[in-house]
Amino acid sequence: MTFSLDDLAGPGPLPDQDARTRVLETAYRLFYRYGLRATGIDRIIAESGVAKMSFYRHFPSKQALIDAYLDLRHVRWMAWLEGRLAGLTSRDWLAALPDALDDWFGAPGFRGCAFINGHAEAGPDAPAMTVTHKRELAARIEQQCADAGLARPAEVAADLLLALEGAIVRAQMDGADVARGALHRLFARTLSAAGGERAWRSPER
Amino acid sequence: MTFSLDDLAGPGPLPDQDARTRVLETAYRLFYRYGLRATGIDRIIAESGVAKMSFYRHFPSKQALIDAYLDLRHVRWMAWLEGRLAGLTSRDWLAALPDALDDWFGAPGFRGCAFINGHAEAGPDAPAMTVTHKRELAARIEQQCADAGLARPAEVAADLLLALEGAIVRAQMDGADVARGALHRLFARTLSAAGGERAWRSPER
DNA sequence: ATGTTGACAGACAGACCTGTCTTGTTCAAG
DNA sequence: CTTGAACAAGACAGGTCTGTCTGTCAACAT
Repeated sequence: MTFSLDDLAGPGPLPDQDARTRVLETAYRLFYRYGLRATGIDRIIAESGVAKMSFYRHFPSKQALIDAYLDLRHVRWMAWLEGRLAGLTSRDWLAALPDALDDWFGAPGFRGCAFINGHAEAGPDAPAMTVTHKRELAARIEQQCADAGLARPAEVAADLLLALEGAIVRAQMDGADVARGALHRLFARTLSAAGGERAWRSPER
Repeated sequence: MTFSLDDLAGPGPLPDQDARTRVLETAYRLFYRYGLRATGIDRIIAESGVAKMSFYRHFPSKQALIDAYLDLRHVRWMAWLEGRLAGLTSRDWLAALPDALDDWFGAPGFRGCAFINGHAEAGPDAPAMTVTHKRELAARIEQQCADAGLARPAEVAADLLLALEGAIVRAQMDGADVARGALHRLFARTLSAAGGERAWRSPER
């Protein structure tokens, strides 16, 4: 199962889902848009049309809801990325990563990375998922580097991830346009340095 | 006037400064460490040993204090950077940027970029200084690229800034070590591609 | 000597926060 | 039909938030 950018943004009007789903989807939308601390339980309850006790039956605390939100965000984001790059060889997968990110940056409602933002807000005692998400993404990129036969796949993956994070922050603060070119150039340069003989070309799009 | 990393962290125990200074320095420390929303006015007032009315005489609202904090942070951070790289030629200045950042990442109490964090917390209506800071830093880097005679200084500066932002976020979330190598490699690769004939060597340190 | 200014201390209002509890309704399984 | 689970609506408690207000005191200028 894959996700489109719309799925990543979360469903719009909530149909006749059970209370837990409505709460989680509402939190998904509000937490990402307004931040964790700025979004109160009361608002989530009101907008999801759920009783307060129904909320506390499914989530023992706000922190538990935040954890569930980050888990869901991680699953959807990774699924979106895999779907966006499905069917590509590992070399093309890596080369197309900047294009996928561009799509995300330009999507309506884009407000940066939920895990970077959450970590920035919560500080050192941030939910573990903020760091876990980045580790899993790094592992995925490293795997593709190894599959592509690149030398020092761990180093290449670290370089690509760092560029990727920088692009997310730049796009969030200054707009998608300023991030696009720099991200593409850094990727091309890194892959070219790591790829050895064969040149990297931009697939599709 | 320049600032050391200690100055960047703010003064420790507050001497016999006037009320406004004590409030601002306390806010400087607490806002950076715990975030803007997590830091209440009451705590700032208590820790700065100031009456509430004295606070509101100098700052009409919490938002005004946040703005003043970001202004001060911008001035100190830029002054720290200039002091850290003072006396270098523009080529060496650019090549030494990753080393300066490393020093910052390893400093006690490092918790990422106050402007990235502030923007992540405040969302679209974030204080203008969060974006202004990045623009001024980009302009400074671009100027050094131009002085160094690099082709397409704006593009090179955008690439370096993106790598720099990525390194800040990586260091904040996963530790200074994971950011160090990748930042150095991306800088070396970018400067080498832009520098043309002459090779880039790491100055000093 | 007297008025002014700045600051400290703390009460207070009104809003919002998380989390608990009560009451009544719907619906489905036994 | 009864029983119990899930749910809606909302009062409530206890805390915290920003911002206002009243007093009191010391330094200082006139």
